[in-house]
Amino acid sequence: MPELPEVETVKRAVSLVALGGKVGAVQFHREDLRDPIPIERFQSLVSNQIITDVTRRSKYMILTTSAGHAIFHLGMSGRILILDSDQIEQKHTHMVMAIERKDYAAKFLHFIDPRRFGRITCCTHEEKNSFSLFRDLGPEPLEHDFDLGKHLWRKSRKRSQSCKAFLMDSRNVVGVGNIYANEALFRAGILPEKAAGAISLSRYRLLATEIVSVLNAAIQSGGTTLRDFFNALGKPGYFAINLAVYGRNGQPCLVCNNPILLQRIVGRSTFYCLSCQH
DNA sequence: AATCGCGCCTGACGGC
DNA sequence: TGCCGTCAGGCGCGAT
Repeated sequence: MPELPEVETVKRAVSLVALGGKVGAVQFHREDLRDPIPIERFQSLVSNQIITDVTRRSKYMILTTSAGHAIFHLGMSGRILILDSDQIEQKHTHMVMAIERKDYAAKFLHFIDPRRFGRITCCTHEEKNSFSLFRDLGPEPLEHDFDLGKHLWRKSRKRSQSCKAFLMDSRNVVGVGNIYANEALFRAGILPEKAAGAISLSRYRLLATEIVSVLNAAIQSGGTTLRDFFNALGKPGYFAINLAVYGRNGQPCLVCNNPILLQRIVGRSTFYCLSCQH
């Protein structure tokens, strides 16, 4: 499910009900997802605390309390639903967090993840800056206070790997997963297999612009719907209809009508147009 | 140091 | 109908 736009969409929905609320009971129905869940620590840093902030870093959603941070990652198949009941209605619900508010009845944040590639963890305020999950992350593409194109260009010098692999490496820039890497490279007219180190500054500037615009467009339309994405209130997003290349192999390029091609690059399906991308 | 392949899981889908 | 192979939006580890 989730790339940055989907996590951002979930974060905004969670923020509406969680910000200023108080965490009540947190029930875990598994002790591990991708990694063991530090349940006792989670209970002490998060349960019975007021939620002072709901943020996103890379593809992690973070609930902040005065004691620390609850950290969620949705992996490939994770979802967060905000429901009126703590009753489990999904086969793979691994955690239910009560959120109590003064102004209306409690809501329940359900964490669901069939493949269990996601994570639930936590850390204190002191730990956050050096926390292993965050330590090596690159910049946020949607923060406007730096030159993303120049950053990518500088980081990619002497790199032989494909520009698509480079783009999807969160140490270089966060939040660009397989769908939006394909889309951004198409919009920028760059061949995904081209070596990252062989691309000019001006083309990286264009690529940066397209990354930002495709991510913003996706957020705008509430996240991509593929098989199973629903935002936190259970409404489907509608962005998938706007994808220009992802999943369109064999179909005509929307710009030039030549067929969209499919190739594997570093193990991921890569869709591109040979006449539009160089 | 940089790069790549693989494995972690379940579920959906298509071919036979 | 069911069985089997393949594929899936992410990421971290180990081998080279």
